[in-house]
Amino acid sequence: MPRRDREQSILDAAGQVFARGYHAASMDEIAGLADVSKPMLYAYFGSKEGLYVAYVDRTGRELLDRLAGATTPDDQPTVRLRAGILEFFAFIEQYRDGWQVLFGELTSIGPVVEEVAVLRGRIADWITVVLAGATGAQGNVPDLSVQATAHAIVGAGESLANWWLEHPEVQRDQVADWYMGVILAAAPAATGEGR
Amino acid sequence: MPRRDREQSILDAAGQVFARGYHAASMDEIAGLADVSKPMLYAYFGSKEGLYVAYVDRTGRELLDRLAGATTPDDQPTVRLRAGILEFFAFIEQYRDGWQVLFGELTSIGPVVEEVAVLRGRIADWITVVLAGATGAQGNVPDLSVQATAHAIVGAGESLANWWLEHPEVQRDQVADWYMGVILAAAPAATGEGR
Amino acid sequence: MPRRDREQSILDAAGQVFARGYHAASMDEIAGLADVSKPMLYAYFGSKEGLYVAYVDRTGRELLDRLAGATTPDDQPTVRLRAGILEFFAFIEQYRDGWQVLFGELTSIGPVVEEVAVLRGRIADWITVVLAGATGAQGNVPDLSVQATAHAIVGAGESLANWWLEHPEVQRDQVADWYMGVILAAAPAATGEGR
Amino acid sequence: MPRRDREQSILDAAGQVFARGYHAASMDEIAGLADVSKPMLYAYFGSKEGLYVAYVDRTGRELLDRLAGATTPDDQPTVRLRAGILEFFAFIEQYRDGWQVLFGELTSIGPVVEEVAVLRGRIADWITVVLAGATGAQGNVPDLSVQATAHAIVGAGESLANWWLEHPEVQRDQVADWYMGVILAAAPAATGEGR
DNA sequence: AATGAATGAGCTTTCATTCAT
DNA sequence: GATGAATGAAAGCTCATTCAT
Repeated sequence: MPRRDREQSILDAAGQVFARGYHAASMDEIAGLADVSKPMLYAYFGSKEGLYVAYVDRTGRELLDRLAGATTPDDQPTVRLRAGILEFFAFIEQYRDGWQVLFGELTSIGPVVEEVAVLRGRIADWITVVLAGATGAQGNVPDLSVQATAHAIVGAGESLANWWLEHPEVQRDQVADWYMGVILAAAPAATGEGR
Repeated sequence: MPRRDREQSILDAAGQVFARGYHAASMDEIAGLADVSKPMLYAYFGSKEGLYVAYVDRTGRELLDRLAGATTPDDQPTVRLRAGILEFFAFIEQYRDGWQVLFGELTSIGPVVEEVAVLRGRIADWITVVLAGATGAQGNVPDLSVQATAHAIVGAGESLANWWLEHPEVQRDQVADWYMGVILAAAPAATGEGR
Repeated sequence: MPRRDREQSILDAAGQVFARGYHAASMDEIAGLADVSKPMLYAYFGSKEGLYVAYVDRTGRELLDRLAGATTPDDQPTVRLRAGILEFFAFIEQYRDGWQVLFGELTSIGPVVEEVAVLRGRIADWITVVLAGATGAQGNVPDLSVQATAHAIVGAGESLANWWLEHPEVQRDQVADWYMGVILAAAPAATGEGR
Repeated sequence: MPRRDREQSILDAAGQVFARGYHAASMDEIAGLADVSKPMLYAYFGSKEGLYVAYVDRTGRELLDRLAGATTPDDQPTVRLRAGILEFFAFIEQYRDGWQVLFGELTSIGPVVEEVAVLRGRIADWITVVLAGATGAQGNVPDLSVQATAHAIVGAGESLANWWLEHPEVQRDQVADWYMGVILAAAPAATGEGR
C-alpha cells in the first residue's frame, strides 16, 4: 500500500480513537485499528501529538472546504447562510468522530489548543462575512463586540450540534432552521449594526 | 486539621489540576498542591473519579446557588435576566478553574458526563423560565425546538465566556450586555413564541 | 471493655480475615471487623506479624488442648485414637477459620512457618504415641521412617479435612472412620513395627 | 530473544518468586530475576494472575506428563505404582519451586484454586486407577469413601514430600518405599474393596 | 484508654517511544 | 519498508505503621 493511502487509513483510525479524548487514546489502539505496527505511526507522524495535529488539520481543512464549497459568492446572502449551515450539520453527521475531536475537548493538548482556536476563528470569520451580506452591513471593521458575538454564535452552533447528536430523530433541516433563526436574530449585534 | 477543612482544601487543589482535563490530571500533583499525601486523597474521596465528582458537585452547586441567589422572583424579568447573567460571568471570573472543569471537557469520564449534562440542563431550564417571563410567553410546554434553542443559548454563553477569558480587558458588564442582546434576540424561538 | 476481652474479640476478627491468607489480610479490615481503631491493634499486638502469631498460638493451643482433653490415658488405645480423631474433626468443623490459618498456607510468613511446623510436629507426636499403644509397639525410639510416616498420616488427615469441608453432607463419624482405617492400616510402618 | 524462549525464562523466574506465595510475590522481582523489564511480563502474560496461571499450567502439565510417561500400561500394577511414585518424588526434587507453588498455598488466588483442585483430582484419579489394578478391585464405581481416601493418600504424599524437602539426606527410593507402604496399606479402603 | 489524621513505601498496570532485524 | 521485541517513566491505588490529641 502506498504511503499516501496508508497515512489516510491511519488518520481514519486515529479519529475513532481520539474521539474519546486525547489522553484517553493510546497509540497501541490506533495501530491495532489501522492494522499497522506501532513504529509506522512514528515513522509517518513522528509522535502522538504529531498524529493528533495531523488529524485535526485534515479534519479542520475538510470542514472549511465544505463550508467554502457549499456556497457560491453570487448567491443571495441568506441562501448562502442556509447552505453553509446545512453543510455544517452535514459534516457533523458524517464525521462524528472528527467533530468530537475538533470541538469536544476544549482543554486539549497544548499545540492543538491553538490550532482549534484558529479553526474556530475562521468559522467565526465565515459567519461574520456571510452575515455582513445578509444584514446589509458593509465594510465595518469588526470590533470587539462583533468578534464576541460571532464567537457566541459559533458556540451556539456547537452546542446545538451536540444536542442534535443526542436527538438523532430530529431532521437536519429542522436543526438548521432553528440555528438560522438564532443567527439572524442575533445578527444585528454580530455585524455591529445599529450601534 | 479537621476533616472538613482538609476536604475543602483538597478540592481547591483538585480544581486547579483538573482544569487541564481529567486525564491530564494526576493524583500526585493534586496531593502535592494540597500539601497532603496521596493516601489522604483516597481516604477522603475513594478514587480519582470520586474526587472529580466531588469537585464537580461542589462547583456545580455553587454556580446554581449563585444563579438562584442573584435574583428575586419579584424582579422584572429583564432585570432578573440581567442579574443572572452578571452573576454567571462573575462566577466564571472568580472560579476560572471550576468553569473550565465544568464546561471545558465535553468528552469527560463516564459518570461525570451525565452529571455535567444535568447541570447544563438546569441552567438551560433557568434561562427558559426567566425568558418565559421576559417575552411574555406563558405556560407553554417546552417542546423540542425550545429545548434546542435553550441549549444553543447556553452554548453561546459558554463560548462567549471562553472568549472573554482571553480578552480580560473587556468589562464584565459589557460582555453581559452583549450576551443579553443575543438572548433577547433569540428569545422568541427559545420560548416557543410565535409558533 | 477490659483488655483481656478486647484481645479475644480482636483475635476472633483476625481469624476471619487471616483465613484468606496472611498477605491477603489487611489490618484495616481486621480493625473494622473487631470494631476497634487500628492503633489498638498495634498497642495490643505490636505488628501484623505479632497479631498473626498470637492468633496461631491461641488456635494451636486450643487444638492441642482438645486433643489432650478428649482422651484419658487409661482408655484402650483404639478408643483413645478414635476419640482424638473425632475431636480433631470437631475442631475443624467449629474453627473453620483457625483450621485454614493453621494448615491452609504452608508457605506463610517467616516466623510462623516454624510455629506451624512445630504444631504439626506435636500432632504427629500425639499420633505416634497413641499408635504405639494401639499396635503394641513399645519403647521404640522413633526413627526417620516413623517420623516420615507420622507426617504422612498427618498430611492424610489435613487433606481429608479439606475434602470434608467441601463435602459437608458427610457425617463427621463417617470421615473419622475412614481416617482411622487409613491410620490403622499404615500404623505398622508408623510405629516402626516389623522392621 | 524470540518470544517462545523469553516466555519460558520468564516462567522459570516466576516459579522461583511465586514459590514464596502468590501475594508475597512481586512483578518487580520476577522481572528482575528474568532480566526483563516489567512491561514484557504484561505484554506476554497480561497480568500477574495470568502469569501465575501460566506457570501453574506449565508445571501441572509437566507433572502429569511425567506420571503418564513413567509407566506403561503393560506393567504389573505394583510396578506401575512404584514407578509413578518414584517419578513423583523425582519431580519434587527437580522442580522444588513448582511443587511449592502447586501444593504450598491452599488458599490461593481465586481462578487458580480451581486449577490446582483439578490437578489434585487428576492425581487422585491416577492413584485410584493404578490402585485398582494393584489390589485387584475391578470396575467399582468410585464412591465417596473412595474419593475421600484417595484424597487422603494424595495428602499423605504431599506431606511426606514436604517432610522430605527438609530431610534431603534421605534417599528418594527410601521415601518412595515408605509412601508405597502407606498406600498399599490404605489401598483396600481407597479402592472400595471389602465393603 | 482510645482514636482521627496522616504518611512512606510499595503494589499492579499502562503508556509513548525506540531499537535490531 | 516494516515489525517484533523491548523499556523508562509514570499512573492509580493500597498497606502497615505512627503521631497528636
